[in-house]
Parts: sequence; C-alpha cells; structure tokens
Amino acid sequence: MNLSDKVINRLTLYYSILLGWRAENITSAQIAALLRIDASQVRKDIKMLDNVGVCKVGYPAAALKKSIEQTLGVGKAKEAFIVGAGNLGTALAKYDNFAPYGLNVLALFDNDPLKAGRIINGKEVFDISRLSDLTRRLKVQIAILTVPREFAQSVADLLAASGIKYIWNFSPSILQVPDDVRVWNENLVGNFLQFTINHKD
Amino acid sequence: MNLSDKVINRLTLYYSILLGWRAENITSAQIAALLRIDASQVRKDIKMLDNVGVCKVGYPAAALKKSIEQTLGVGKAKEAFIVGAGNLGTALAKYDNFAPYGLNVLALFDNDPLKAGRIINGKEVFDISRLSDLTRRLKVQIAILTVPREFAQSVADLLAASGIKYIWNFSPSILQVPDDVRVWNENLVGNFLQFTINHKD
DNA sequence: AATATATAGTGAAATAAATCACAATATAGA
DNA sequence: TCTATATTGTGATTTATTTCACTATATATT
Repeated sequence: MNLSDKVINRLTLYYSILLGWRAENITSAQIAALLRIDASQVRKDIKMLDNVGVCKVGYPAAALKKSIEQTLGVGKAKEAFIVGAGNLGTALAKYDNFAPYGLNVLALFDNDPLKAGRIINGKEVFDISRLSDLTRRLKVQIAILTVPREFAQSVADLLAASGIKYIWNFSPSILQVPDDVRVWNENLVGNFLQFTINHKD
Repeated sequence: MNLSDKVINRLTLYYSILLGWRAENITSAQIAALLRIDASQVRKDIKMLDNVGVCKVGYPAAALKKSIEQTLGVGKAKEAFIVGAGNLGTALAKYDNFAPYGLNVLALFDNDPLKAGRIINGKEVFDISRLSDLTRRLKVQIAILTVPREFAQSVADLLAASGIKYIWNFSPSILQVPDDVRVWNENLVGNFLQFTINHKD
C-alpha cells in the first residue's frame, strides 16, 4: 500500500477524532463535517486501509482506530534524539503527544556545557561531543533538530556523519545532506503564513 | 494573485535560502537543488510574483528576497495571543523566528493562577479570564492554541466567543468552531509520520 | 564582433488529488 | 415481512500540481 503524504496527514486527523470518539460507530459524513472536507474522500481513505463500513451505520470506531494505528505504525517504537536543548527542544522533550504515536525521545544534546547533565522529563542532556558515539551505540536513526539557524548546517553535517537517517528540522534553514539522509522541514512560519494569507472561505 | 498553499510553502523555503545567500544572484537550478525539487517549478513560482531573471545569470537575490517578503506579508504586523503557557506555549513565546515574518505575540494566557503575572520573553502571562476583554480591546485576531487536548475545545469556544478569527491549533484535537473562525491544525505528529513512513527516495 | 552556452520562460503533457454523482445495500422502522 | 432511507463504495469527471521539452535570449568567451 502506497499512501501519499496527504492521505497520511488526513489519517492522523481521523485518528485524533477517534481518540475522543465515544459512540460505537462513526460515519464518513461525521468525520468530514469535523474536518470540513468531502465525505467521499474520507470513505476512499478509509477504504485504502481495507476497512469496511456498514450501510446506514457507518464504520465501527474501535476497529477503524486500530486499523489506522497499524497503518501509521503507532506503537512501533521510533527512537530519536533532540539536538538543541533550548526552549523548543525542551518543549518537545516534554511534549506528551509523541509517545502515543511511538516516537520515543531518548536524550537531548546541546553545545552549552552548563546544560549537560540536566534531566528534562526523564531524558538526559548530553554534550554535543557525545552525539556520534551515542547515535552509533544506540542505533538511533532520527534526530529532531532544534538549534538556531546559524548552527543548523554544521550540526546537520555532524548528524549525517554520525549515521542519523532522518532529520526533523525545526530550524528555519535549508539543510544540505547526503542522499541517504532525509530531511523534513517543519516549516512553522510557512504553515502560519498559508493560514493567514489564504483565508478564502 | 491567488497563491495556493503549496506555492506559499515553497516561497517560505525560497525565502529561507535567500536569508543565508551571499552571492548577488541565484538561479532556479540552485534553489531546486537545495530543496530537491524541479527547477521549472521554481521558475514558475518566481514568475508568479512578477520577478524577472536574467539569462545565464539567474535572479538578483536581493530583489527576489524583497519580492517574496512583500508577497508573504513579511513585516506586516500580525498580532497574536498564545493561549496555554505550558512548555510549548513558552517555547513559542521565546521562538525568535516569528518576529521577522511579522508575527508579533503580545501576551500569553493560562488557567493556572500561579503563572499569571509572569513575564516570558517580555510578554506577560494573564489569567484566562482576561482573554475576552483583552482580545476585544486590542483587536487581536490570532490565537496560538497550546493547551492540552482535554481543554482545547472549551478554550476554542472561548476564543470564538471573544472574537478571535484564526486559531493556530497545536493541540492534538479537532476543534469545532463557528464558520467565521479558521483553524489551522499544526499536526506535528502527522508531519512526523509522513516523513518516517514515506521514505521512498 | 561573433559565437557558444547557460539560463529564464512557458505551453503541453503527465500525474495526482479532489469532487461529483449515483448504484448497491444493509438497516431501522412501519 | 416489507419499505424507505441513510450510508457505503466507486467509476467518472474535474481540478490542481508537477514535470517535460523546448524556445528565446542575455551573457560570457573567443
């Protein structure tokens, strides 16, 4: 099954709805109304996961939730380091909504010697010099990059050299990395501007 | 000019590149290589903003940067409140990358009486009971919602009743709001999953 | 000044995504 | 049991987006 980014994004939204859903069944129209999208799109997305609905009743909520969980790999451990223990890094280390989706932050790294040794939400902050060694030993593949713009590229170089394969980039800079490293730019400002510029409805 | 979300998102990425660009000119191929997208797409995006390039040379970087700034409304003040002064709200209040894009956080709100009166990065934290009054008096239209899931809907109701028109929702819940209120779900987990599930290249 | 070339610009084609329209059907209710 | 109907499932259509392929041209080079 090959799910596009758009489908995956919608599935997580369906999942959010299901997390708070109390009734036994849910219809495509109900989901669509909450998200202000087309109901047939909801049905097609759900059908991709081989769920079946019941006419006049909708989809069994529990089964649908489970199906989305499996598809998204919720619960499948994905271990990550946070690199940059500033405000954003700290907030993400404390953010309690990652764990339910299987994203497990093991530790943080920072170049400020004063921060080394601190414990944030049960996760230790290490000096950045320890990054390569720990990445290799723990076989961590994911780095959440929350350093300031001016350090982002050099830290990305270090990450790539250390064997990190996925960089979730919260810094507002474009990273150049080897071909085997994937970068996701979490373009917060871009998202915000989309939303304020394109207020078409 | 009607820019799609996709175009706006790419423009912010081009802008990120230009912020760190030192040469006088930049070519569509250079931008495309950094973002790993098609160069003709870059050219079409840039052309939409009525920029002209020079054959064999590319686009003048300074003029292009200015043009994107104007299109995105960078610098045009957009005042916002952060609602929820927890870790994420605090991190966003301290995040220094919003200001250059014109997003100006005026204050924070929280329901914890212990937090009221604190100053975070020069912004005061108010009790949530002050929200309606201050929203109206300061004519603030944008709320950045960073409360836990269980409070998100009731706070959204309050925001809508207070006259907020845009809710940038960082909480992992789907909000039901009146038609004149726009919600942008900053689906962090969804973005993350896209990136780890769809590692196709 | 002439020429080769890198690059912008762009219509056409291909691909992807969303929406529409409606047939099929299981269920609720009479 | 029968009937009306809400809902799923889906092919067809439309719309949006990306990629391709090529032309035009300004510049660097000889």
